[in-house]
Amino acid sequence: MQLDRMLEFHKALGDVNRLKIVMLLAAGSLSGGEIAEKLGLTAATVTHHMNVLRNVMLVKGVREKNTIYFHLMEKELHFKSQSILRRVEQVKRTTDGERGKVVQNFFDRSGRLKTIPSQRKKMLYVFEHLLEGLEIGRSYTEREIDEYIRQFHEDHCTIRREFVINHYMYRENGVYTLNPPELWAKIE
Amino acid sequence: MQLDRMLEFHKALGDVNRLKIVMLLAAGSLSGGEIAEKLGLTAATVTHHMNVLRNVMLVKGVREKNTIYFHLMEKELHFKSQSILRRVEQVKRTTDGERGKVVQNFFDRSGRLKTIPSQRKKMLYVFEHLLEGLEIGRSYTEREIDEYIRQFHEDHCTIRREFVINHYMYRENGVYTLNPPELWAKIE
DNA sequence: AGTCTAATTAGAAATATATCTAAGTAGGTG
DNA sequence: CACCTACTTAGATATATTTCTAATTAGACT
Repeated sequence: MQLDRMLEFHKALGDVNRLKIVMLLAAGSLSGGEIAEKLGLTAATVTHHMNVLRNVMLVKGVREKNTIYFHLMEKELHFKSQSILRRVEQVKRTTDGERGKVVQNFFDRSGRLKTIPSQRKKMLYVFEHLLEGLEIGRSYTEREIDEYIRQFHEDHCTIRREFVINHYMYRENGVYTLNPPELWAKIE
Repeated sequence: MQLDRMLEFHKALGDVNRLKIVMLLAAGSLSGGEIAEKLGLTAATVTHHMNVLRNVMLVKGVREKNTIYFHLMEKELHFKSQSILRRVEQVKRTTDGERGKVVQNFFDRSGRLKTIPSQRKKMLYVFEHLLEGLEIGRSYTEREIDEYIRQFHEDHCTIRREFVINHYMYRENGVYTLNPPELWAKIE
């Protein structure tokens, strides 16, 4: 997740009433009017907050007759609340000394991969660097993966195959999913 | 974690520069001056942001000669970023139908426990309700636990013992620690 | 179409936050 | 002690955000 999505997420939860709304919705869906009543706010204010929460995909409104029921999107909450941890881990990975050097050696100034390292450890460092532009847990078509890889190197076939071999992603009827770092090949 | 600590946490991360600071510190400790330089802010502004981050215990400053190096407190970040998830789970637990009824039946309007249920399932519901005022992962002395329980019921000995028996907490030379929900006794 | 309900939009007022400059402080060093 | 560096505090200003009222819209029902 890029920095400004993360920012919007934390801003969205950085308001008492929105935090309360999330908790209310965790107990079950509610209409705008009900939320307004429980929090002692006007409908307009609730609309404002729901817009903020909707923008970061934490809630979804479903119309039923005249009234709109808001649901908490738990999966999204789960994903986004951990984003900062994933990001911190990623920063740590890319800044520990040896790795940084390898990445510098194998990528040129425009960010393209010069050659695929033959030494396993270096190769994995390079792969993990490549992976950083993809989203963990998301699914991609083979086309998307190949296009993505080709930004960095011509030989997308080899690299895509190595991604799977080393458990960076897994493939199921033509769909590729980026695994969480726990499953990745261990370096060393 | 209570609502307003959670609020302060998300507010702290709800600012671009503070988010950037967290990422910079993930790559290694930096002094105030270095942070100011990297972000193009004045020292005063950095002090302001560091105060906010310190208040929610996300960073710690260590003085070395004349300069203060700031460190990211990763454990705290880890704990706090998941708080909202834990809270949502807790809300869900206390509002699923049967549990709610049991809690209503066994607690009076002022919130005290009328009797300890003899039926195991109901008893566990009641215990989990009691536990909600304590912090998961924190350590408490026996005195603290007893005082806490006595808010709800005279027989703190029985209840404290049952807390341990059912893996809600664990005891080690007189110190009690609240376990995470995964370890709790399974209901049903 | 007319009317009702529930939600939204626009815009104003109040509040909170980020940022700066300037002055101050704490600790280290000659 | 005088001076330097690095950080902090105080106070001003600019910017963002929350909240409201009043007007508007979208859809359901007669």
